[in-house]
Amino acid sequence: MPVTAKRKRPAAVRSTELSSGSLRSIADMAGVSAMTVSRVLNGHDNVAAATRARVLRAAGQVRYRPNRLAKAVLGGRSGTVGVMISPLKPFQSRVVHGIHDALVARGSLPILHFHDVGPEADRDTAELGYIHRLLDQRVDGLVFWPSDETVSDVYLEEVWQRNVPLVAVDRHLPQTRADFSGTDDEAGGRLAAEHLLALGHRRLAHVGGEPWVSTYADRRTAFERGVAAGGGRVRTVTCAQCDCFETVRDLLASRGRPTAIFAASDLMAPGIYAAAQAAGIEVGRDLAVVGFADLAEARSLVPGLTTLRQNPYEIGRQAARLVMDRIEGTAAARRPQSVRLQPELVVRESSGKVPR
Amino acid sequence: MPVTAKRKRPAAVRSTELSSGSLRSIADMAGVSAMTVSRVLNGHDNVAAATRARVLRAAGQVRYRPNRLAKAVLGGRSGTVGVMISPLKPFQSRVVHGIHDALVARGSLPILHFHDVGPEADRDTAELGYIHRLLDQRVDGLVFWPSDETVSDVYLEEVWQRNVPLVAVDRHLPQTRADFSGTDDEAGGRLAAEHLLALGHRRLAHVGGEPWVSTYADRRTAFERGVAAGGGRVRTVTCAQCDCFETVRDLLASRGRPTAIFAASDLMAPGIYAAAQAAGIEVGRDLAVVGFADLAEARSLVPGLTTLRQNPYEIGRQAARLVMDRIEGTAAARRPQSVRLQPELVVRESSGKVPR
DNA sequence: AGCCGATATGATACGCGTAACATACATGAC
DNA sequence: GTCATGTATGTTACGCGTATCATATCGGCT
Repeated sequence: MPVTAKRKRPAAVRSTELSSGSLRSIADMAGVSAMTVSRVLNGHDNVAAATRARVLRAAGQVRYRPNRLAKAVLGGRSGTVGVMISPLKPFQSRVVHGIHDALVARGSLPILHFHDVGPEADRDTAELGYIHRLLDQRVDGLVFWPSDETVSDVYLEEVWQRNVPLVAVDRHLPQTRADFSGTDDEAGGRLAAEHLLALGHRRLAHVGGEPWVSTYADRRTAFERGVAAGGGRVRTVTCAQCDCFETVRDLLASRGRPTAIFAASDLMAPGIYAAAQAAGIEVGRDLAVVGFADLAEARSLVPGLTTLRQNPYEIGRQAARLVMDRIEGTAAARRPQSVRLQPELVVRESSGKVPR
Repeated sequence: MPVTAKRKRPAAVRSTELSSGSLRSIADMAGVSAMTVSRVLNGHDNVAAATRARVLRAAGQVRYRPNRLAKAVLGGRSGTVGVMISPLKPFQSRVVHGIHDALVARGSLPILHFHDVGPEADRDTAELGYIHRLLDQRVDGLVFWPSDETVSDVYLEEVWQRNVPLVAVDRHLPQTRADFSGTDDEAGGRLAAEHLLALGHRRLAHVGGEPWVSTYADRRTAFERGVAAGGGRVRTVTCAQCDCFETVRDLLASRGRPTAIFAASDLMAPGIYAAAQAAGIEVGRDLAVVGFADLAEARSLVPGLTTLRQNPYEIGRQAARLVMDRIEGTAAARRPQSVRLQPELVVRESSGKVPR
């Protein structure tokens, strides 16, 4: 029966000596079993010193590297976290940077997936597909920046089913089990209101973003409330991010026009500046403008834009912390956690006293 | 012997019915073997239509999703590509965007790893560690933006040993087996020379970056050659990216000062503008300035900066294409491939005729 | 000498999906 | 009927690292 003798050949034939750097090859080299090698490399203490030394020497010689995939198949962690986010504008980039650093610090790596690859048409289906793709990769967790269209969490069902922890970044997911990391948008709206009221403004306006995006909704609500509480009045208009020239032009042409505008995003500031200029109104003197985010894209505006500074890097870091806490099972509570980072009011020249 | 009957129990106990969504569970459901399920789901044609239907129904019911890790352990592809790059400035972000899109289009996903996480001290060791980390994840390939310190490719040894294809982005790796995707920097240097010569300049200067970075070296060499060929003269100084104010101030204070400066990067332009202003020299009239990259960071300079526009998205896309060609074995040649994208001269107000 | 317990190591099975081979059954040619 | 061919399916083994249990060896105690 020479059959049995053939058992180990194939592997040995394929790679004569370095033999793919598996545990088994080290075991053969050191004259021990694979199990013992595993024990040594994982620092278990029930191995004789002499054996340990032999194994370590062998492992060094073949430059052994563990196979995280194999570990993960056994039910362990894959060492990856899926990050779904929109293509990287500077703000998102810093968030990703924060996510990355916090993940790496805890032994994990981000698998990146943007959520607008294809045409708009089948956005939802596509996004579901991307989540599937990440789950197929057996990511240990997900960090998810909800896109504008992500209203419900029906297509996160599979995520819950598999018990893959998920953290929403920057925007809330409605009625969800997900953790959250982002700016305290309500505090931001409140700060904007207080700032403008303190400058003496009473006729205010808010240029809001898409109302179904939680960030914009929160900023708006808190701002309106804050102004009302301080005895002012707000007129709110909404428009798509960068495209508010006409809306603001109309606003500024109306009777009893506002003396101050709080915009849901810095990205609207250029449009507001342009509309003001077109109407012969000088920003900072005749009209106060406050933005949100302190984006690099708006740094070069003249006059300098008063805004609420966010900390995207920290948002990312906290998101990764939350997801890793869940993955490692060290999460404080079972209930969804929220990290809300305080925005900082940065006063520049765009917000002056009420004109008199 | 009731022992045999116990074989399948443990799995069944843990997850009563949905049973982890493995191939086996579908097999049980459809009353076939796991192999048959595998065949159906991979579209092999040697399965009876009725069986196929049964299997597909069962797979749909448990919402089956394949396990890419298991596939990869068997020696298949893991479906991931490691991307090592420095933290995302706008330029790098667009590169990553391109990489991502091209990878996704071909069924792979990027695992992101930045290369400056820790302190400078043990940069090399750290970077080697990061490569290990990506290899542990069994990435099918690597896309690598060489950092400033990455001079030799000794620590890519393990990459070659494992036959993991590697593409260098933006910068060349010296004496390497890697593919390359980036801008044709020599063409850029040449274009800058031709442009300035055509404007009548003969006393030129080059503000170069670190000479060991291939991009900077290539731009410099080609520029110097181009100027010499056109009968001009170049004085070259080098300095760290954003920090060239003093160097340029000295340059502009020297006898026979240049009438035109070609900078290795747009990021130097602010320093050059400032130095010119400090010396009472007006950029665009008394001094022509040409940058490189057409970075967003330099878009707001006044006067507008003449520069060589790069296409970071396409650089990324091509890098991913190269690595996927290798992974799929469809690479045209065994020898290293290079993609050199042509930069485009964008003329703005910073480069005027030679002053007379 | 006999036995307990600790220590060190090996053997086996697992989980996953799949390649390679084995088997079952049907069909056709003669 | 018999054999060759084909089609549909099952079995086994693989690759990896590890959990679990089994075994071997040794020291100490009575």
